[in-house]
Amino acid sequence: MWYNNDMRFEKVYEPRETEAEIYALWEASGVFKAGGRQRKSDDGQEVLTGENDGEREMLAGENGGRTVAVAVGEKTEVKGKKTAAKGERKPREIWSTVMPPPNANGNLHIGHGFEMSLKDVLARHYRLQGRDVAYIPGADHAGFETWVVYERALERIGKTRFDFTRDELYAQVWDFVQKNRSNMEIQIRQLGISCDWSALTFTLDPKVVATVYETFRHLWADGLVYRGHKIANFCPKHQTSFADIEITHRDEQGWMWDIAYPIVGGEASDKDEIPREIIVSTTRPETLLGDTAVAVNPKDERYSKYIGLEVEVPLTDEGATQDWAAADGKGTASNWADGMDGATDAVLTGARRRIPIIADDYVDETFGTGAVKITPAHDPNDFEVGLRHHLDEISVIGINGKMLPAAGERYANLDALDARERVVAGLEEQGYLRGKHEITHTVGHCYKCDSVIQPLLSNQWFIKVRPLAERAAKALGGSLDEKVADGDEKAADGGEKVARVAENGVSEGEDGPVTHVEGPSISGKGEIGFYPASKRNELLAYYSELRDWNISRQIPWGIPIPAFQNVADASDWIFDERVEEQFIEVDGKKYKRDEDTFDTWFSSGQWPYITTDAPIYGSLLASRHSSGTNAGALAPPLGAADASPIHFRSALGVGEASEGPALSPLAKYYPNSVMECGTDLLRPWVAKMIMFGLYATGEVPFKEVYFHGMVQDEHGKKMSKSKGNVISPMEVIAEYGADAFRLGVIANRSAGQAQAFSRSGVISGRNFCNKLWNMSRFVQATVGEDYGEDLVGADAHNGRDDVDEAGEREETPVSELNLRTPAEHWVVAELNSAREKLAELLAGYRFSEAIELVYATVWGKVADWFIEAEKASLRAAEQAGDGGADEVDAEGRAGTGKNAAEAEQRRIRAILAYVLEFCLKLTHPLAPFVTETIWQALSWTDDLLADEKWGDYAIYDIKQRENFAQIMQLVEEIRFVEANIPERKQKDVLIFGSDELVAENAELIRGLAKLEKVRGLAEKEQGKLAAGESIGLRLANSGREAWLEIDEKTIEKYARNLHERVAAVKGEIEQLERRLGNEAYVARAPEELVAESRANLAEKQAVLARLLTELGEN
RNA sequence: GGGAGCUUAGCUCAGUUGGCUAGAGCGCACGAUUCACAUUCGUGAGGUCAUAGGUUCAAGCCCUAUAGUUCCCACCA
Repeated sequence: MWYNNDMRFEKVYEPRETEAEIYALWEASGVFKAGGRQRKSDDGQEVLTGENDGEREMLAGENGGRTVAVAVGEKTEVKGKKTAAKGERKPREIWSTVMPPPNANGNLHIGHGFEMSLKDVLARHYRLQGRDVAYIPGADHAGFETWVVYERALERIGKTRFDFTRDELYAQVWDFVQKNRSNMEIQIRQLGISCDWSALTFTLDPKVVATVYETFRHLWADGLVYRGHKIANFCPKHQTSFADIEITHRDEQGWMWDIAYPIVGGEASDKDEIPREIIVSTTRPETLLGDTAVAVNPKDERYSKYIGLEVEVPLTDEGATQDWAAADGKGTASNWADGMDGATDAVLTGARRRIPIIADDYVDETFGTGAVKITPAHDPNDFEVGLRHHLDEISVIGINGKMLPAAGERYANLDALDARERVVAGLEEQGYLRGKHEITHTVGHCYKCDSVIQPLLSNQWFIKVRPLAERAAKALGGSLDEKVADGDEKAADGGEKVARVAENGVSEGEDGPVTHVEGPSISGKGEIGFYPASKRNELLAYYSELRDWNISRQIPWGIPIPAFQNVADASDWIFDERVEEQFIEVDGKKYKRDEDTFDTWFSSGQWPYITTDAPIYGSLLASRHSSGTNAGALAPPLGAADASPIHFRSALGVGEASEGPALSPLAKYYPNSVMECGTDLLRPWVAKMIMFGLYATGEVPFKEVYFHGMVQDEHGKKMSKSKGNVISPMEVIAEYGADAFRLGVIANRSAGQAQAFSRSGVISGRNFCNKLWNMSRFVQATVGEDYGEDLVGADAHNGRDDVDEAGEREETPVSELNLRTPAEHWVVAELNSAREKLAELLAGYRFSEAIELVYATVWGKVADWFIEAEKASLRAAEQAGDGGADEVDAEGRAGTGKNAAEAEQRRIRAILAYVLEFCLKLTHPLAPFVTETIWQALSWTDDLLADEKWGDYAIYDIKQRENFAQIMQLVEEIRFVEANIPERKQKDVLIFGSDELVAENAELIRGLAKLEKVRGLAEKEQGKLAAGESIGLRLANSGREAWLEIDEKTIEKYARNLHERVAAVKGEIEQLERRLGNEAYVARAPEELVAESRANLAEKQAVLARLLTELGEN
């Protein structure tokens, strides 16, 4: 016992009393550090423990003095790997993962708890397996989320963001976050997460900022970042733009109005020749103030004669200000966005605006009236139409959702919705309103405050994602056109769509050089394994549809965009990292800082290589290791015009990159072994990490991705604050313990499947912990406080390796484990198999089955059978020691007399200890706290369970294992019979004939089946049998020569059950006969399957014969 | 408008590439119990695997259609 407090075994496991202490123990020991705990070796060098574990030679040879050549279990053979010579250290296999950084100043929700638990199961499992494990935690500045919280706090004290400069705000939020960030980190510890705290990365750490700038610079130089003038999604409340993916769309009831636009000259002309007006339909009448065309479909015969005519836009003569055309689009004093800079050079007419009727394929002739008003500044489609037809762009709504001066005096500064009412009223008054229909349409909302999203024309930083997505798709073993090439009946449709996206990507971007990034050729399913596999296709589809990504946000809390604009020339932008300066001078020209910050996903999308300090762009990033948030201008400023091209290079080898700063010890953990996160992060995060990983390092950021499904509330509804149905993982932990939470939330779930949180699952987990606890309590009590070398002998130690002060490994062979009873051989077989199976399940991320396996093994096998069996063995040994009860004597194997009996008890204790340790190791990844607590409380264990490795597989005897299986079958039959005899209160007596197995294990069977006595045939009974008379109930199903001493009257009651059994067995026989009678089956099914069927049939027929004999029917 | 998933015991769900008698937890019924554990032990009931076709020696699993349901994506004004 390494941990020396007075942790005792109370009757019930109380997680609350020990969890915090246990975590502190782990953390202090350094076991969670990447690569494990450091220890000094002989030569004074730091060495890692656990090297070469799991690869040691399978030990064959003696088992308890008997040859075990035949006793090597089928499972154990698998493990016969050759070991490296002692002292020779091979590099351990690496297993690594990074945590999706939770909001630094928030609380963990149940999804975090789930995700971290899954990763922790894997991390602990692979540590036990002897791998070099790194689990790197993170904390997110959560740009927008935190900003929303902070802005609300400002609101409460009557301030707004406009009362401060950006730098002031940044400093304030920084303090705010620091003050609150401990919560989340405490909660991760409460969950028992075994992450390397020394590697914790905060998303605003200098190395993050430096890496992000480096990427931005490369993207810029490669022509993949541009200043885009186009429609972006704005939340009027938060006054920032969003990426497409951040918008929540919802079907809503709304109105569509039909509005008549009078045709210029229409009144004066002949009605048949020139129409008087054209009617358009719209759901947003207020945008009419920014209309610059009316469009119809060129094929629409109804309107063919309208094309080329001009219409007047109603209401546009109502007090339009003289300066609307020059307005910069900023509806407020906001200094956050340069929003609509250079918005338009439309000409003010002074009167009603006249706009053309144009023809464009975009218009759907079947929708509405077939004529559409075109507002390029406030609708993405209209914007594209505007580009094609060189239309003016008139912004009439500002980023605060209020009407701009350009909308005219009557409307300026009104909320868009109020303006809508006024416009509709005006149209009605003046007779332009021709109809109003209720319709259901999709409306975009802010995912945070639910405000209606305004599409506004503005200038933002965009990333040209097409080349990045192409490369990512390739790494997935697909391509962006795959969906189209699949060629289903919708191909034409889809193809068009994809083509249009591609066109947009090019036409909207600046015409800078696009470096075509080439990846290695990939075949098959690609370089990343997906769990569930369907997510790969989903991601490919997303990449195909992906449009250029707006990465600028108009909030101060985030990584400042390192770009400056020439105050004299709006088109001149340079890259510079001196973001703490508002103005800088370069080449005698004055540049002003861009006030925007990066989208959080722009930085977190680079998470795997940031956190591991992996070399990027072919070299180590020197600045990542310097101090200070903003590292200064390392690179020469890159003007958009004279960008010195930096072409993508694939990552260099470590050796080549090692000049300058030393390679971080974490770098070997990139790419990560696995990324595990919720399905909701597929698009915003996983998609980006793959794109950036390939771009920056030339490698995929992780080899596998596991998506867990969303955890819903107990009624299967999505958890949300507004619904008030959020379940806090911390509350669950407080009530049931962290292990129970983990078990409960992981059990009964499969990859990617959304599912309700189940309290009963948590309860079941808690019960399991308590079971394990009590098992341990029994074993500890049995083994005793004086367990030590004199009792067990160094040999009987369980193969766990010990490290002495010098760091040398002393391996004790498990082959010394002295198995004797059938139960012992059987349990070793079961444990070996469970260990093997667990590794397989976890390698396939089959967490739920892993829990079932561990429950079934520890509870269903070890506790229910093995421990009960060993109790019987102990009893027998005690009785032998007392010199009595030779009836259940161990037949000389354990010898006779006091000394032999004591030796036998010691032997059993050693095995109990071994089995318990095995169970603890098996369970530890799933339930770390209770297993470690037990480990610490046991009198004979050393050090930390969290730092244990698996030892060799113990060897067992197949015959003995089989014997126990037969004993189990017999015991089960006895229990069944007794449970099915109504009102039978007394304990039964089992009589056996010439049945060696039963004779040898009489006490065992008596104990397991809770019998009064187990005895051989009396002479009288032999006579009865010879005479064909009944001596009791024959246990026919197990086929043994054994009877329960039950009178005939009771047997008759039981006979009914026997008849049922006969029917069941007959049915099975019939089915098997039918199958084997089928020639096609015999001919085509695999041979072993057919053989199995035959064997099965023979067995069933034997059972049937016995049953019939018992019933006297045969 | 498009896409994906789901439908298996009373409830919540597992069920890898088709293979024998479809599993777990909770719940339920009956029985037990001072000797590790009532957060326990033993036994049991409960399923035409949504429906209809098809492929196959063999289908919960593969294919087609239908119904119900959930989620995601999308610029029909």
